[in-house]
Amino acid sequence: MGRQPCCDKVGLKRGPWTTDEDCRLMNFILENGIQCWRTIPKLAGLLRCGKSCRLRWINYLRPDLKRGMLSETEENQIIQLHACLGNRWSKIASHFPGRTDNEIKNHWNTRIKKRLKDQHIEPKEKAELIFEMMPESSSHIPETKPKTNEMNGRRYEIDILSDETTILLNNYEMISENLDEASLTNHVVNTSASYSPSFCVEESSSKLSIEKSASTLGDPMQQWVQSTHSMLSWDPFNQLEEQLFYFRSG
DNA sequence: AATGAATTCAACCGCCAAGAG
DNA sequence: GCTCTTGGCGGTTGAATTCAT
Repeated sequence: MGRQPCCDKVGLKRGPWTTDEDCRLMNFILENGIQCWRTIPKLAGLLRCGKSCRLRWINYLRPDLKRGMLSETEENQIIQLHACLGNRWSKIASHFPGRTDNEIKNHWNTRIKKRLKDQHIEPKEKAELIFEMMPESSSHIPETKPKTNEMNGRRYEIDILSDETTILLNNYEMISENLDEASLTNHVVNTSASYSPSFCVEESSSKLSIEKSASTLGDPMQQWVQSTHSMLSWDPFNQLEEQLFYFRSG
């Protein structure tokens, strides 16, 4: 027999999340980490299904999320990546640390698509224009020697990589030099030690206060832990897969 | 100020692959 | 090898917000 169902959806709350629910979920994850989404709502005292909690965490509560509008550079990169990858939003989002697939998908559907339509340009045409204007960031199969990046003694070839990802890799290298493997693993597995004091509930206003988290940003380890989510989603094999995808579709 | 249209985006739905039993 | 759960993904919806009249 398999496992128990994720949720029966009876008596579960739906719709927008309240501040209190956000706090409960965030507190629980920061203190206990994520083992099983199905059990999280019950243990955190939430009347939500695991899927809903997962979505809320990934798209809204994750500490490493980047807020605000996407820059023009990011928008151009999205157009380029979309030309290569199609609607594989999670793959596209993996190139933008702190951005979610949902956010990029929404941005594409509501703004980029409309903007290109207004200009009577097909997305692929626009991507080609960007390729021509910015050959360095091109997603084409490189004819010359590609850019490379080294991590832990291994050298990866990179032809699509945002500047932020490069910075992230450099930070990782820098911090790796100063930490032994065991302590690093502990920080990756259990982020609660780093985060539990980073926010609290103001009982009077029921507002989430994240002021303290800003004060922790000076700590290199804190910074690194914040970026770990994005870092771990980076996969050198993605590059190969994407190149093959483009090669096949082109 | 009131109203309707357009836009945004958080959240849900349903499907799928992987893995547990 | 089959059934079922889980996590993850892309498509879609609809409430909230903004804009135009």
